[in-house]
Amino acid sequence: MIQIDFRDPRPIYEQVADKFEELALHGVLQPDTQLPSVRQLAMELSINPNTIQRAYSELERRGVIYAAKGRGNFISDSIDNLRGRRLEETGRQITALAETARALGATEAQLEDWIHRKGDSDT
Amino acid sequence: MIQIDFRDPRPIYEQVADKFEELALHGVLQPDTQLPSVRQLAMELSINPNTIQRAYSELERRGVIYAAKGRGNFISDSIDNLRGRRLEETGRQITALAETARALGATEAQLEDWIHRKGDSDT
Amino acid sequence: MIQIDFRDPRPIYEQVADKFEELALHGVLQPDTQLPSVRQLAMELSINPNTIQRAYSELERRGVIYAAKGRGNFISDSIDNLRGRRLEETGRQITALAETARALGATEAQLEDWIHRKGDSDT
Amino acid sequence: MIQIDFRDPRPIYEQVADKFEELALHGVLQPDTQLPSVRQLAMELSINPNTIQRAYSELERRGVIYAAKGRGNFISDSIDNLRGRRLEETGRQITALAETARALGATEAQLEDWIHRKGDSDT
DNA sequence: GTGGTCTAGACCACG
DNA sequence: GTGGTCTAGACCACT
Repeated sequence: MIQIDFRDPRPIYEQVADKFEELALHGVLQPDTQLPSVRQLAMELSINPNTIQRAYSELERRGVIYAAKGRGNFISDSIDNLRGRRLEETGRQITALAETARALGATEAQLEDWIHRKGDSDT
Repeated sequence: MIQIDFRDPRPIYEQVADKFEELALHGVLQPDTQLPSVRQLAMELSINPNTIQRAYSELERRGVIYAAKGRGNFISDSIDNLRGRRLEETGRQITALAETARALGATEAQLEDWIHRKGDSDT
Repeated sequence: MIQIDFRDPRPIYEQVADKFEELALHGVLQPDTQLPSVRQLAMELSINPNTIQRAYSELERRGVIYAAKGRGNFISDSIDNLRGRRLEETGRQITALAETARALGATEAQLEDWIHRKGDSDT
Repeated sequence: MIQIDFRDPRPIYEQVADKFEELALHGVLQPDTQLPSVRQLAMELSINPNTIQRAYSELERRGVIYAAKGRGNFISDSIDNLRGRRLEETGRQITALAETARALGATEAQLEDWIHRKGDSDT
């Protein structure tokens, strides 16, 4: 379910947190679904429980999950609101990158192409 | 010409390097233009010469400038090629973000809107 | 009578204890009223009897109920005194928060407004 | 400058973070003031550097400070905005407590008294 | 020197 | 068994 890439420059805890957030935002993990326990996931991934703990703390801070002491961690009910906010944020990033591209000489046609292109591995 | 923001969380050498790269890519600094010497710029900005040295090394690594031992640092002649590569890279980022946005439920119309919107501070 | 919210980050025993205390302080449960037995309530709520036992211990500690061995748990006769003490405590908290607010720049008029405002969801 | 109370039920990192936030919000620490380094403060307080690190991370998350790698931690420039938000939050807490107090039988006169009373140690 | 990340292992509260 | 906190000590990137 979770894969760690040790060549990824991001800290491990962030990779784990981002992956769970993605699964939750895309609807793969539904609200109130229980996440694997800190210790269990640490064993599966062969990393320190503290690192998983930090990933889960980060997810709680972002509002992706909620933690109940002694019971476990669960996907938040308000995950849909979060999806809307993330979408707005992505939109702002696209607008900013489009401006940068224009400053580098991109045409409107090129922008249109990029936005509708499927994610080909080459190019 | 160069302004350092000590409240910027980026390392100082990166702020300096990014600023020079931007000036070069946008045509403000033309090929073969000489950059200020390490010592002089360090004095102007009141920071450690090692930090400027690192910024220049970074720019050389990126292909933005070339160093002529004993004579100084100059904007690279192949800066136009670099602009092309930066543009491709920005395009790939836009394509990737567009995919993310679709996965979060964005419509094609929304994407069109974002790509053509001017960088309004709100929204 | 008692509802458990598994999404509430508070421990379950605390949710149960707080709910009973509220009912007692607001006069819904009168002195000497018998509480449901540990086993029965545990069954109703589908949770571990140990958790209910802990909630009742907590209530006894707070002076909300008294336990009669072999006969059950009952609302304390001195519940009115408790109400008075809780009220004093709340008063102290309000006074402390008012001081904090002043330190942050609140005016006396603002304090008056807050204290008399109905609990609107917004603002 | 910072005092730790080991009888305080709050985690140490939270005590440290709260204290710095208070100093910043009350204007004792001005924007761009440098905080003591992680290691130095850890030594002064005789606690583990990681605990201080966590306190500083928490402060950065709250927007009270900003961290610059290799340079140190500094009070944020936008601390004034934060003060406004904290004030609103305090107002909501007061309103909520006032409602609780009314439910326990408090009169409007009593509420007025509490809100204007100076923080006497007794009562 | 600075902050940021990770591991290892301990202790506590909750169920 | 669960999550939350703390300590100890290591390594890395940045100045």
